[in-house]
Amino acid sequence: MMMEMEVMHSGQQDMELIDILWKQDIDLGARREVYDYNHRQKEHELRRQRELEEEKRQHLVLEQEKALLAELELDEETGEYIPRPPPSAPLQVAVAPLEVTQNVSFTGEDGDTMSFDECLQLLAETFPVENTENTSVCLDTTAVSAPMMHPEQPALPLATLSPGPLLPPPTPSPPPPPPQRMSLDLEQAWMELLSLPELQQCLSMQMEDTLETTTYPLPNIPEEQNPNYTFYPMSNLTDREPNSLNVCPAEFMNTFEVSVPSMVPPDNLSPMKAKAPQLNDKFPAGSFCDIFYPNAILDESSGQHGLEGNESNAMSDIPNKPPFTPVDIYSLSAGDAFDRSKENLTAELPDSDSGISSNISQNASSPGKSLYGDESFSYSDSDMEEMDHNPGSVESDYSEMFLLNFQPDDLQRAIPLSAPMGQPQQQQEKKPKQHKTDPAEENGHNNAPFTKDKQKKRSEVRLSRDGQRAKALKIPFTVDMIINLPVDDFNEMMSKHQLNEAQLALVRDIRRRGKNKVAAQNCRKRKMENIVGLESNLDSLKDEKARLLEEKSQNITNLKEMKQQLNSLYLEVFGMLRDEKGNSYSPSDYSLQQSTDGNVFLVPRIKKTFIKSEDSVLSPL
DNA sequence: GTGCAGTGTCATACA
DNA sequence: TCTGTATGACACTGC
Repeated sequence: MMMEMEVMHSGQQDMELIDILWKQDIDLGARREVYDYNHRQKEHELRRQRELEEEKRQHLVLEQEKALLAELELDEETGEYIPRPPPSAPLQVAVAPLEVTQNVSFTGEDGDTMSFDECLQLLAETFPVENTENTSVCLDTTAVSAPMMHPEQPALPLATLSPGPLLPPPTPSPPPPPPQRMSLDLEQAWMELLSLPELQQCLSMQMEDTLETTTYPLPNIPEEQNPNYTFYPMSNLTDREPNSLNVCPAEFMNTFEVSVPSMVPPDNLSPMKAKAPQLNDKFPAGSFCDIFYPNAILDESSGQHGLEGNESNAMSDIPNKPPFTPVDIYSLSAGDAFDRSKENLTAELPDSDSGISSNISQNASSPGKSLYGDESFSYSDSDMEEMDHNPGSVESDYSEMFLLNFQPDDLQRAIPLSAPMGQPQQQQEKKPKQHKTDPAEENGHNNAPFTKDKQKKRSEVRLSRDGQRAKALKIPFTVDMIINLPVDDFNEMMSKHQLNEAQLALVRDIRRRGKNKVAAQNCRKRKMENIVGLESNLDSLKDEKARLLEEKSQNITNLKEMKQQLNSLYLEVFGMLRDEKGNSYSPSDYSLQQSTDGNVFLVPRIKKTFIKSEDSVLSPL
């Protein structure tokens, strides 16, 4: 009893202390619950519960990932993991992430939020294991479907989505289950959806862009309604918030990035990228386009994606900060500092004004062509110049190039949606080299920011050409490092990375060019300094000459004056001389001469030679 | 359209 | 032999 009393007493004291502390802290915004043990305990329990759920989720994700890997097979030629084609389905569904990174809450018809376990249960019930491969593609598509919904597309009354975070949360979450009501009528709705002209249009556009580097045929939409893929209509597509689908690629990429970090060798990623169209087969093209070409769509719709209200807000970050980028995709290979999209991009894109090496690119038969051609790294001068003339294409330091399938003229191609595939691309790719108009302006980007920074961007583009080349070839060094590192450090750095021939050549060229550029700058600087120095010397010499000339004239004047004085003195002295008879000497017969000892003699002019020889005869004056 | 200055690059020589 | 430097020459670009 005493103990209990003491405990109660101490508990009461604690509460009083808590009250006091709370009163002190209330000004700081602390709530009383902070000091409530029961409250804290409840919070702790909730936290533990959430952690347990999270663990379950992660466990499930791992299992799904294993299942995914089991569905993949290694292409021995490319080293790439590719999904095993379904025996009967001609259309291969791209491997999609089983891992869902969207933290989305799902609401049922009654508005009640479904728990994750419920969602998982629904998922298991709706999609048997054998469908995992197909269904997984869009499992998470609901996550962002709402924000990505096209305004013109009718909203289908399916499961509503809570405006969850658009960007994947740090922790992966299991794929949101399809709505419970998914059924045949949903498939029908999906069919109707796919038949929408806007959707087909966007699908065509997306395919056009996506297939630039591949030869995938434009999917025939009706054919896409393959009953084998019972899943894709599923997702909430029906609810016409298909954008969910848009997320699919993102999740697809993220999943690979996170869960299969080293599964795909860096050099074999382009096939991965090429799977986008297949994914697209399963996704509403419009939203897919939106997510992949947010900028393009924005341009197309004059800056308005068409999202309105919360959706638009929710997606506001997407264009600037898409939940996925090719960087994500291509960061599969650890240590790759540069993305693969750039590689693919530049493989058919411009670069390298010199074919990278001066000695290999000066003519058509230069080894540079073969050197890079084998690796799709062949760049021509004109290509590089085109890139130079396309500041918009390289602005923001590749940030936009990291977008999947980004092409310098993406914006341009985004406009002619109805243009036949392939045609515009080729025409635009063969833009004349002298084409100097800013592509941004061509595409209606006459906004002030574009024109304002045009010069700056051009200079930046020009300055960072080697940097672009380096990124294009995925050289994991900065240009500064390549150029400025001492030889030993440079060699050490090079030895730490396995670079192919093209990369080595480019690195050497970058280093050579960079050093030569600095040398040329120094040379010109010295030349200018020499010129300035010589000009300065010339000026000083001119001054000296003038001074000397003045001094000379002064000396001449003085000399003349002295001569005159001397002559006067001579005559004066000579006129004072008298012979023995008192007669003056004739200046024509005599002259005065001074000997070395300072004595002056009167020398007869006629006897001059004699006098010189008979010096003793002379008598000093 | 032309000329000029600035700059990058290449080729070459040299240290 | 390799690497860096210096420099003339050329091409390109912007003014």
